[in-house]
Amino acid sequence: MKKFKRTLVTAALPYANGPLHIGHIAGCYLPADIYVRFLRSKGDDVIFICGSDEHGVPITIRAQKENISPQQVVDKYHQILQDSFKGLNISFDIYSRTTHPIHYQTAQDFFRTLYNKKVFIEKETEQFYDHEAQQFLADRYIVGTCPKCGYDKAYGDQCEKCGSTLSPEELINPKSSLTNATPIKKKTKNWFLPLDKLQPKIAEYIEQHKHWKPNVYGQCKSWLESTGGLQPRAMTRDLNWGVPVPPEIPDSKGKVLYVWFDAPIGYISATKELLPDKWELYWKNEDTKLVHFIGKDNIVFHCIIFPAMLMEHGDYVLPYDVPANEFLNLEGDKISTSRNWAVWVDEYLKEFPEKEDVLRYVLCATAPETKDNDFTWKEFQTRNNSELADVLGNFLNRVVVLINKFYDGKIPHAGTFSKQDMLLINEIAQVPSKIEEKILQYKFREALFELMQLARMGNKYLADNEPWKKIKTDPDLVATVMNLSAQIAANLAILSEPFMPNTSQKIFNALKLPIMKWNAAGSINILNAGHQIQKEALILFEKIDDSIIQKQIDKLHQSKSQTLSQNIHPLKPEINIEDFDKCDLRIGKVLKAEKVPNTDKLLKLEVDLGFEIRTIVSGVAHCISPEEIINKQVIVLANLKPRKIKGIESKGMILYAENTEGKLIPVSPIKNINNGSIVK
RNA sequence: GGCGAGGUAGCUCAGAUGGUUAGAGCGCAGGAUUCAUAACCCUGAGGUCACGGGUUCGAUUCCCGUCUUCGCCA
Repeated sequence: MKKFKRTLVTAALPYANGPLHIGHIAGCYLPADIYVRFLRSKGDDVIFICGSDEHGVPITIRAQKENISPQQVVDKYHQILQDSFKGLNISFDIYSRTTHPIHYQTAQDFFRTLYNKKVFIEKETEQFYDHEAQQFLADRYIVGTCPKCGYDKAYGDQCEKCGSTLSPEELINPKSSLTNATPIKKKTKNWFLPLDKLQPKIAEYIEQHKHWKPNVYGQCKSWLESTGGLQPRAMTRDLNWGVPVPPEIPDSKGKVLYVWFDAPIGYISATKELLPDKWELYWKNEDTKLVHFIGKDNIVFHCIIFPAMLMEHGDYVLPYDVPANEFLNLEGDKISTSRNWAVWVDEYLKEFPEKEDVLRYVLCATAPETKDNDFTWKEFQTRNNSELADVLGNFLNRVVVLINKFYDGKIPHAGTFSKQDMLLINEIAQVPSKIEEKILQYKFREALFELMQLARMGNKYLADNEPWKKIKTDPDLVATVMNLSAQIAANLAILSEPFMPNTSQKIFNALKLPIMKWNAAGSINILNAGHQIQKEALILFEKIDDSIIQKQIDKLHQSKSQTLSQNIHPLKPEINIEDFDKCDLRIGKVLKAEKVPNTDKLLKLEVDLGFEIRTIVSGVAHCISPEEIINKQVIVLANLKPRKIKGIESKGMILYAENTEGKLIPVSPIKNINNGSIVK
């Protein structure tokens, strides 16, 4: 493996349109922080870079919704994000933001260089344009009816009801969400990164990094080998929020850099801001190990697009490692901002003061390192009570209390070591390198486990030697036992720092030791005989009561149901009976039902309307099985204009009621009635 | 539909370039103990390693297929 002289660690720039939740922390920021704290403790040359990602369409949409400017949106969330990181002791060397002037300049320079090197291809495409607002519309700004499930508030990129990925062209009756005008197509020029042409270079780069985690390497292969390979990707957008395309470039007016072009450059800008004179050493010198900590949703940008940008620029080192984590779920369900199904860091910090390390511990121990994982409040409680309090906290308290009881708080002299002592000493010596090895492999949960093993060792050592019994019969043995136990405590102070910095500090304080670095660990000569430690008992972790956990679980469910009730659809505008009369609703009986091959959601139904048998396609296969609907009477909108769906002509529409989770249930008459009966 | 990553004890996860009894923590049961935050320590029960085929003297580990969870792409 290559020897590096310095390490540049970045953590994904969080998007400044919402607060931080535990998934962000477990996936990215905590592992990065542990890694960096460890390297610092080792005395390595390392810097840790992060900042808010403040551009892109979702921020403009939030601004529009809240009727404030995009700048006000990002100012608000930048502050919340920064406070949350600080509260959890995530030790960035700098936490910057992409609206910083240095970033504008850096990102523009980067673009300029690629432009001058003729890396980009210019392409004219047709984009939707809102004439009233006089601006191009991002896909998100176009709202219409989903062609797959009929939901009338689907976005141009995605339908949030049925989850299908859409393009604006597919929407039925598309409208601009800015002015409600019908958007028209208009030609516009943008600059594309020709990933197709660069594919061989990128593939070669990926091949040199087979050491990446299986999920990361596999994901890259998935992109490279997907049908057609990599496609050119637009690096600019027609938008008024973002870093402007350098103005001297022809036709650049009204165009900004694509948010995923500018965001990773944010790592560079922030480094510049931190080290105006030295930043190039970290970014342009081959001896730098560049490590990006991210969540799995960002893999393609950090492993393919950003490296491609850096390669084409030519001056920069490429990412050496990209340890991406999977996703953290919460109480068995996906974390979701819109459904308010999350544990928010700012709220946690308020509700659990002084317990930053408990959250750090639990999130590290349950981090989704190899697959999606579940966070539950019950587990949070168990980890706190039976690991932190019972194993680690209890051991340290035993040591402090016993040394005070027997020796008035002064470390006793160690006598001759028994065979068992020698085994213990040997094990202590190995712990730092065990943890180190795991951290360097990004196996943080195993590293943390090794740390806890040391505390377990200490508890066992005390139980085996029973100093409270032998103090009267064998004081020499007890002196040795207590000396070694205290040395274990000192080791715990050093080795816990990357994971739980506050706890580490508290242990150092209790032992009245100055802060020590990693290389001092593994030794049994940290505390000298006669050294005075604190007199008071040491309670590092309080137990967390069932009622507190229950309160959190209740709060979670409550806020979810509140969010759901907020989502009650407002009534549509009033209509006349004549409007309703236009709809010809009939009773029909489902004779046949089968899934449409190669689709997830479509059911092909044959419905007897009394006067004829119709084929109707419904997007409900994810909600109801063919067996459940067959032989049931349903209500059919019989005079709807026929439409071809997946090549099948669908004549009419079956009525479904939708529950809060978006599940569709067919509406049925409460008594059997003749097929073809009119519903009015 | 294509591709990728998972599916191992009640729960959360390790692991095996194929080889005697598959591991840990938590939880559970029993025991011991009292220095300690009703904690610690010891012992134990619990697994057809998703399912079906194949290769092999031998597969949970390799190959093929199926089911299933998550993600990416179309």
